Amino acid sequence: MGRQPCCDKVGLKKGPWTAEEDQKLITFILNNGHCCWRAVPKLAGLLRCGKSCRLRWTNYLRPDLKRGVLSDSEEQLIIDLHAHLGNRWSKIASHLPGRTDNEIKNYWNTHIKKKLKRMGIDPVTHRSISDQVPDMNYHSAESKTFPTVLGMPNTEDYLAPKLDLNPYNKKEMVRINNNNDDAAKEASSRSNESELTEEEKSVDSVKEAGQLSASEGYGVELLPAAEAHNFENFVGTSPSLDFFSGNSPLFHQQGSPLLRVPDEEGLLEFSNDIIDCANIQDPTSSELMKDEYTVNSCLSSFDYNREIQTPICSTAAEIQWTQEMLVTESLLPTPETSMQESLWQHDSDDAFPGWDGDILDHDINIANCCFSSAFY
DNA sequence: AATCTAATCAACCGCCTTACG
DNA sequence: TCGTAAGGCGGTTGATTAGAT
Repeated sequence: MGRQPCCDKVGLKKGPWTAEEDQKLITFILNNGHCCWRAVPKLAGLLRCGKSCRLRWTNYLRPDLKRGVLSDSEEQLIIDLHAHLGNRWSKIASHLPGRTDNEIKNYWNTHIKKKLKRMGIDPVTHRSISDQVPDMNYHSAESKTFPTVLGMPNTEDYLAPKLDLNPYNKKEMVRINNNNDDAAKEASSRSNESELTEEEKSVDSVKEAGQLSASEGYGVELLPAAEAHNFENFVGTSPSLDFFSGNSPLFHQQGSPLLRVPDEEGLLEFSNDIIDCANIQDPTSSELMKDEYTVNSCLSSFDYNREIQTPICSTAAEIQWTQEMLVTESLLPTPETSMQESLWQHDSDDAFPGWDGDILDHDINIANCCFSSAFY
C-alpha cells in the first residue's frame, strides 16, 4: 500500500496550465487569498488539486516573481549559499527576492553545476575536484585542501591580520583552559598511541573530538588557547570584517575570569574550571554546564538568545563558549543574523540550532571569522 | 528538410514537518 | 500523546525547444 494521494485525483486535470486556468487562479487568490489550498480549486472553479494550485501560484503566477535570466550576482549568490546550505533550495531562494526554489534548483542543475565542473570544482563539495581526498588535517600548513568558497573573498580575508591559520593545525589543538597543555603537546608529538598515558589519551581524545565534531557539524573547532588569548592583538582589523560585525561589537573583552550570560534572574556566571573541552563536541552536555537546565534554556530559545547581548570574554574557554553561542545563530543582530542564517543551518527548535547538518570546514572558519569580527 | 540529441523548466511525486483536534 | 490533514520541500519526470548532424 502506497501513501494516499494528497487529494482525490479522479477527474482532476494534470499537466501544463492553460491561460484560462491561470487567470482563474490569479483572480481567485487576489480576491480571496488562499486560506486553504485544498479549497482553492473548488472555489476558483479549477479541476486541479490544491497542491498543483499552490505550486502554480508560488512558482509562476505570484505577482512578486522576478522572471528572466538570473544575473551574474544572483548566480554568484546561489553558489555561495549552496556552499553553505547544500540543496536547501527554499532556503537559498529566501535570499533571492523574486526567485523560487524551483527556479533556482533548475538553474543550478542546468547551468551552475556544469559551469563548476568545467572549472574543475565539485558542485557538491565546492572544492577542487583534484583535491577530493578527505583531509582531517585541513588547517595544517601542509594541507592544500583549504576550502574555497566561490564568490566569497578568500576565507583568510575574513581572518584578523594576526590570526595565523597554522595554529588550527590538529597537532596544535590544545585543551582549552587546561593545564595539561604540555602533556598534550608532548603526546601529540608521538605517533604511536600505545606510548600514550591514560591522561594523554584523554587529551588526545579531546582533540579527536574536536576534529570529529568539526567535520560532523556538531561542535566547534577547538580554539588554540594561545591564539584565543591574543584576540586583543586583532584590534584594527581589515574592513572586510565589518561585513559581519556591522561595526556593532556584541562582545567586549574585559578582565573577568568568568563567562557571564544573562539569565532570567540575573547574570549566570561560568567559571573556567567547569568548562571542560572534553565535552565541547556536545555543547549541551551537562558536564559543560554549571546549570544544565538554565543554560539549555538559554540556548534553546531563539528569542531568549537575542537577549544575550554582552557576554564578557577574556579567556580562551570563554571565547570558545561565546563562539559556540554566536554560531548557534541569534546573537548577531540583523543584518548579520540574516547573513548568519545563510551561512548556518537554522532550526530554532533545536536545542542547539545551527549544528543540525553537515558543516564544512569553511563553515567553521567563517564562524571563527564572525566570532572574531564581533570583537571589534 | 528530417532526424536525433541535448538542454530547459514546469509540473508532479512522495516524503517530511507542522498544526491541530 | 497520538492520529490526521495540510503545507512545504527536494528529487525526478516528461513535454517542449534549440541545436547539431
